[in-house]
Amino acid sequence: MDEGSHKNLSLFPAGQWPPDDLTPQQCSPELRRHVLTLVPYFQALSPAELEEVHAAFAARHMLATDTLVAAGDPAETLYVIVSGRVKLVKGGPDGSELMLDVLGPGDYFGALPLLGQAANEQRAEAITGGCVLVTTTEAFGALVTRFPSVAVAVLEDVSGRLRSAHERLHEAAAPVEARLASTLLTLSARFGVDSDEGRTLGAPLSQEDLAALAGTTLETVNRVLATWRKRGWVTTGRLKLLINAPAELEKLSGRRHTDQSP
Amino acid sequence: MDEGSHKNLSLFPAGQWPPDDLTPQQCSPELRRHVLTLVPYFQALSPAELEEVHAAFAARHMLATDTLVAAGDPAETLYVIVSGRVKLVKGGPDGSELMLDVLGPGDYFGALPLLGQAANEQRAEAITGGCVLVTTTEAFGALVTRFPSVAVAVLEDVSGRLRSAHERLHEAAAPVEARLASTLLTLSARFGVDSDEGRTLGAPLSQEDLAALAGTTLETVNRVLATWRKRGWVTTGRLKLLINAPAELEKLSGRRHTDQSP
DNA sequence: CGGGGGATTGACGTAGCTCAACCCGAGTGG
DNA sequence: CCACTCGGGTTGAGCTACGTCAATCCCCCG
Repeated sequence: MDEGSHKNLSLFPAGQWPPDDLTPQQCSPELRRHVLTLVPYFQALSPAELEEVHAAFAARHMLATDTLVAAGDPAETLYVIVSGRVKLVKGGPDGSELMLDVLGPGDYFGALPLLGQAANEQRAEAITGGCVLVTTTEAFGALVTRFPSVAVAVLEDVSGRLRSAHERLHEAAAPVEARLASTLLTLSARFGVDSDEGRTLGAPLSQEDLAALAGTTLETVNRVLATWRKRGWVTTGRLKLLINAPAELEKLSGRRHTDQSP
Repeated sequence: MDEGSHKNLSLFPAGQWPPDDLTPQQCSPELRRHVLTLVPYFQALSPAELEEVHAAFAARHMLATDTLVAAGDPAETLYVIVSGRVKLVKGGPDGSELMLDVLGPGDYFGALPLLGQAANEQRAEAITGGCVLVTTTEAFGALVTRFPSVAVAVLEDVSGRLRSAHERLHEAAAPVEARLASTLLTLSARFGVDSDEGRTLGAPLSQEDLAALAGTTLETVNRVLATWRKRGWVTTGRLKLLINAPAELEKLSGRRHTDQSP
């Protein structure tokens, strides 16, 4: 699963983030700087250095469903999200699509310049409108060699993603219910906001999206959600989902579903 | 799957490597140096610098089934394999075990010092006897900051592993036959040697091991192997397996098993 | 020669994928 | 303002790939 994927990035305790549903065009210089401050890559830099970093980035707006990076694109750019949600999708030759991750403000994606990969093999698509910062491989490469702390931060990040991938790999063997529970919990932990009725996922995902994330089919997702709904654990709506009983999902995500006592 | 996992590490085209079945104790200083030369991390260093690196490592012998790193061990050491095979296993709380990788000469494992993880969450166990080089987190950290090229190499490596993990993640949805085929092909590509009867896997793995690698059960592995054996695609034996028809497995690994013509 | 890890096979049950309707609410264009 | 449409959600029925349980056999090693 995704847990801890970029735990270091989840410096955005949901609520405390500016109007997330801000108009796509909202991307003031101040906000841009603020976001860069919070990106772990640049955490250790001085204000002056940060300014240098800031200069290397250009802002770009996006609308929901925009494809920011197409599979196979040359790996020339690095994106940092200022606002909005982006999904990373990996498509197989057989047409099957697996969603690797959902990203939010402060997360970055695109070819990591140092990673030596010539082309992106994942697709990045906007889930909501928003704003991203863009820079080129060369510019970012320059930053990295200039500031060693950045290199270390990048490494830590990638290794974190690796661990989370291993985690998910292991979890792939678990029953669907467990995987879906994990998926929901992870999403809500990273992006969700608490309301009086429950905790949201913090991203407008369809059940099909959830299926792609959990590695199953939308029908199965629906059925599972249906039973959970009946039990009052979740509330579902169009592109919306509320978690009412996190504890129950937690139980499911970890150990096999036993229903009755042992 | 594993493909390309450490493609950069597969600088050991199977045969050209010294007696792989050398006595565990074989770990001459020359061999140790040679191995370090080939480890991508240190590829860009001058002979003098390499000597420095060499000094930082200590040699250690291992026997089959030795546990080199136990899950939960503090992440204090980095290992580089000189000879022999090592498996990386990730165990779940529920007892299930997933094999993440099989490693050979030139591969390294253990806590990557820079990765900021406090403890190893994977177990490393020797599959065969052999020899490894060991160093501490601090010593390796020093090397890294001293030689930037090492940092970059580490990053490239980790990112390669990440990509391969994503690949496997995606493949997890494929039918068992495909996964097993991939597993065998990957192993044989990395370690296998060609004989007149076929290509070996290059590591003495039980069908249970293969199951852990492919994410299935040993019974299923056996059944699949049985049908392949009947078709003459593979030859199986105790802790041994020969691939006779790589092309057929290749087909299976990619696209759905159709049996009859379309 | 006995013991045990590994390999093999059969029987059986089921989670979850596939195919196939059908419903509903939100845009949208006339 | 209404009809149309389409993405998203919901449900049912059937089928099968695989996991599980359970024997049995075989070879290697002490």
